[in-house]
Amino acid sequence: MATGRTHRPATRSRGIPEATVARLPLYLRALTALSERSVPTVSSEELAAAAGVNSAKLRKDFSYLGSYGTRGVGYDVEYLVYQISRELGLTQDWPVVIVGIGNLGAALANYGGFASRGFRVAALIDADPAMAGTPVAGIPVQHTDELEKIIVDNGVSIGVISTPAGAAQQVCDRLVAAGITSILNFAPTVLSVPDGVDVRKVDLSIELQILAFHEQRKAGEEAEAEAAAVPSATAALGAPTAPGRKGTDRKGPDGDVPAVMPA
Amino acid sequence: MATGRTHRPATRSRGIPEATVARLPLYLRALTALSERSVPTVSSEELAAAAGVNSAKLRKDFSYLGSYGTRGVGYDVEYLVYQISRELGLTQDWPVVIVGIGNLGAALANYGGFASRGFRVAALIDADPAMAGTPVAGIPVQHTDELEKIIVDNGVSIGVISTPAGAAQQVCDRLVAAGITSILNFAPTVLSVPDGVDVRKVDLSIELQILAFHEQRKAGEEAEAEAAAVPSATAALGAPTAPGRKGTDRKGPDGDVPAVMPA
DNA sequence: CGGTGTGAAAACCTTCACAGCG
DNA sequence: CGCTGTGAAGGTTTTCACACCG
Repeated sequence: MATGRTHRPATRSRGIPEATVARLPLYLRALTALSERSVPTVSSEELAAAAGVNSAKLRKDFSYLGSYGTRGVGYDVEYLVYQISRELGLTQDWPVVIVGIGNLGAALANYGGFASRGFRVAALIDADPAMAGTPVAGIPVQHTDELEKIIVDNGVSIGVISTPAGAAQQVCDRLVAAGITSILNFAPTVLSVPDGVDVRKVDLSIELQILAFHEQRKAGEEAEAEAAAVPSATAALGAPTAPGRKGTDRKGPDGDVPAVMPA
Repeated sequence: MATGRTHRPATRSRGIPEATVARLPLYLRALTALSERSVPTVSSEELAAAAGVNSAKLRKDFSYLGSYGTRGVGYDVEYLVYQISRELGLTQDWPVVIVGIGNLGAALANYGGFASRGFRVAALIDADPAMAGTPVAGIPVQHTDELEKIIVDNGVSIGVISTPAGAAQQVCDRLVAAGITSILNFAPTVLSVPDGVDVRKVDLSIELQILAFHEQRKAGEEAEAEAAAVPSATAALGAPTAPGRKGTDRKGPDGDVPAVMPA
């Protein structure tokens, strides 16, 4: 199995900062909406509002692409749509395979925004032989055995993994071996891939945990020191699995003593 | 409708940097796996590898939580699991509602990692009256009319939006009005929410577009100047919708002339 | 000795504020 | 005059490298 680099090492591709690249799709979406309403030009202020960023950031982002605006006026919507599309590589068509056609895979296959912008679902692949042939979103599911052939035959370079966590690395290895160089991973695992392969991760439970962190903070904002009150008293509650705490000086910020363990 | 702040203003909650918070769930997952294999301690090097980051970063991250390691040895797995869980607020139970039970909503409802870590699906809500009562993942779907009541009755503070884009803002407004203060948005729209409400976004098509950008870059790495070859020649291909290009000096990096437009 | 914890340096990203152009 | 484009300042994140401790 492939055991190479793990994280993308801040690719920092030709001049355009990664943070900017990550926002271009946002701008593009906002611009597309304007385009559909036949709005001819837009100011950085307006566009920034539509994309949910501030205008200074937007202008700086665009400055990496070139000087595409007109002072005193703003940006030509159609022209910008084209420039950003080109920069993102959306002027060509990207065949994509989705591996793992459970609930999530089916959702992805049905996702409209998929086809609309340069991406085309070339194949759906699942390990369950019973699914083979069943159409999902109008595309018949194929068996994992065909994986390599499908990728080579269709010249696919982008793969989406929506399998259970346990299968993800194995699928990933096969995708990479077959020539895939970009992977979008929905399985809750860290994938390890060789150099030159990009992995992006979408992870529901991580997002929720980040929200929980902020949520907790909001709740405890005014009710500050409370858990840190009487250590021995709270300790009586248990600490089910909390283990070898040496009796040393932990300088953890507050409530050092376990109360409830989740899993 | 709620028309307040748009983006979260870098909440920067009590000392712990946002970037660190975003990685804690990763560490937690790796630690949980170690815990299940009854590994008692782990070094920053090992844990970092399992989480897909480098060890310096991991140590710095942990240093914000406190001094929970032992020099020359490493970190006590169980103890760290507890500390991180507590920091993330996972020692309490978070009821969550999912609004929009299409393919994606169903996938989310069925997602196992959901329940395992402090999160509990309190209700599934959909606008389609025909779905009301149908169980998904063992939970009966309720109609949107009940939204406010469900949230208040269950003390829900986290909402997941998996509706079509068109419905998202409206649903968001109702969630917020009913008391929700954290939202995970799967709809491809920028949500506008009042101050104090956190929004996180998961967007398939944005992720794909970022991958496409890097993919394109890889492809064009050696075949550099080529599109920038003969401007007038390539222009003959078309430029379907590319609009009012004044004949001014655009200083775009390369290939300034449209060839194919996607949408 | 081995590995954590952390100042200091470097890289990166955002925001400011204003020159300059249409 | 209005708005872009951008140096410069400010902030955050990552990386380095090593003191220090078990």
